Amino acid sequence: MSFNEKQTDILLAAEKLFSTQGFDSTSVRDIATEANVNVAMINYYFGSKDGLLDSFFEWRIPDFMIDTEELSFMECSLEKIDKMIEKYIKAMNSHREIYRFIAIESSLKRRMLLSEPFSKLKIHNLSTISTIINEGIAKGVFSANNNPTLIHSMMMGTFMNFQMNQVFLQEQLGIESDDDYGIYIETTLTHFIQTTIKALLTYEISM
Amino acid sequence: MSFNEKQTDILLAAEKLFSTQGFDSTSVRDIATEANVNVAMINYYFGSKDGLLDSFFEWRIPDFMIDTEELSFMECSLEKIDKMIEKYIKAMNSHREIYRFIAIESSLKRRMLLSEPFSKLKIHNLSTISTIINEGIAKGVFSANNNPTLIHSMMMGTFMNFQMNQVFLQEQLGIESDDDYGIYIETTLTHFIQTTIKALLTYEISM
DNA sequence: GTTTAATTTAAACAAGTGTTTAAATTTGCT
DNA sequence: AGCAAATTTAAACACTTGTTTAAATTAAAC
Repeated sequence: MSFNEKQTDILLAAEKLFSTQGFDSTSVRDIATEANVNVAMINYYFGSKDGLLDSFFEWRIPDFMIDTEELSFMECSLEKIDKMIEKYIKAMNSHREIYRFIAIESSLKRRMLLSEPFSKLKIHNLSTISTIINEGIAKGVFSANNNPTLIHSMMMGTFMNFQMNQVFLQEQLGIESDDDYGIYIETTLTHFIQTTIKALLTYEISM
Repeated sequence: MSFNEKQTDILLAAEKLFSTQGFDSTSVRDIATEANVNVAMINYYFGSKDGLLDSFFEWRIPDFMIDTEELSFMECSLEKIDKMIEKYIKAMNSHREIYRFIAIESSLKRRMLLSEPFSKLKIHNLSTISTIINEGIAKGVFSANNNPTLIHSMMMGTFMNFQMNQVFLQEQLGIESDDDYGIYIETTLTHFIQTTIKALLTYEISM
């Protein structure tokens, strides 16, 4: 599904407001004003406010799909783990606020139907890391008894925690600007997650 | 601050609705109906809907404070880490839905003022783990170059990820009921986090 | 028992919500 | 150019929102 220019204007406006205020406290009039269009255009193009959210998910979620192309050529090793994690964090960090918004909205029971594309994304990304880890275990490169689902949860959770507690963590870590925070995520935090997972995969008495 | 019986009725009703629907999409009339009180009582006792949220934070957040009493008598060791993590997860898992709600609401920029008590909680809990880890590093029990803030983020994030993706993870892990999910968190997930942190603290080339 | 204060109620308030309508305008096509 | 379809508009719709009001009821104090 593709969107025309006016639809994209609306989606961009919605993105800005959704990610800072959440879905419920953003009105269609707010979105219309931000996008410089008439209120009725939102219903004209997306049917309803919920339809807009639906389209928003469709529109943005592909950005968070991990590209497995490059990884498929690599031999199974700790370096491959490093590379994969780097790709993961980069993909999610490129649209930080939006990822947080999607994760929050799809966690509310009321919006379970809308979270289906998000579920698809999670399955895809989980299978990417699972394949690599299971292959490494099979080849004896990584220690057994490692649960890929738990490792994946740990990685995603650590990243998400940085999204949801930005104000708190910026202060704790002495980071001045939002840009620096993004850089911190792509360097120090990425390295931390890499270290953690490698520590687990080489930890003998693991689990 | 303490609350009378009627106020507690309202808070319990709000808790139920907030945690499943979020703050914005829960109306004061919904809460009043659920609590079997007149709508005006909410404004009478809490001033406003925002005031209710404020009181809700005050009311529930103390439950998530880690009790450091027992830990203070323990010698610094990996066992102490295990014990601390167990206490952490137990405290948060005892009111899972509510912790998720608090974390989500205070992550929205609009509600930063209201999240101050939550910030206090995070500082308290972070300092608990920081103290133990730093002590261990100083004594040479744990490997240096470990950042307590990052380890704390990892632990909290992993737990939160389990709250926010319950539907997805229940399916992935083949867990049938909500109760079993809670049990999984207090056993397998707790053990995983313990293992991960111990792996990090004993990982030589760490960071 | 009377009076004062606290509680509870139903009704109304004004503002905001998502959505629809029907007319106006623009666009694309022959 | 003329016609039909698509787009855009302002206005209205019906409904919900949080909050307030003023009267009614209950509780507490003397």
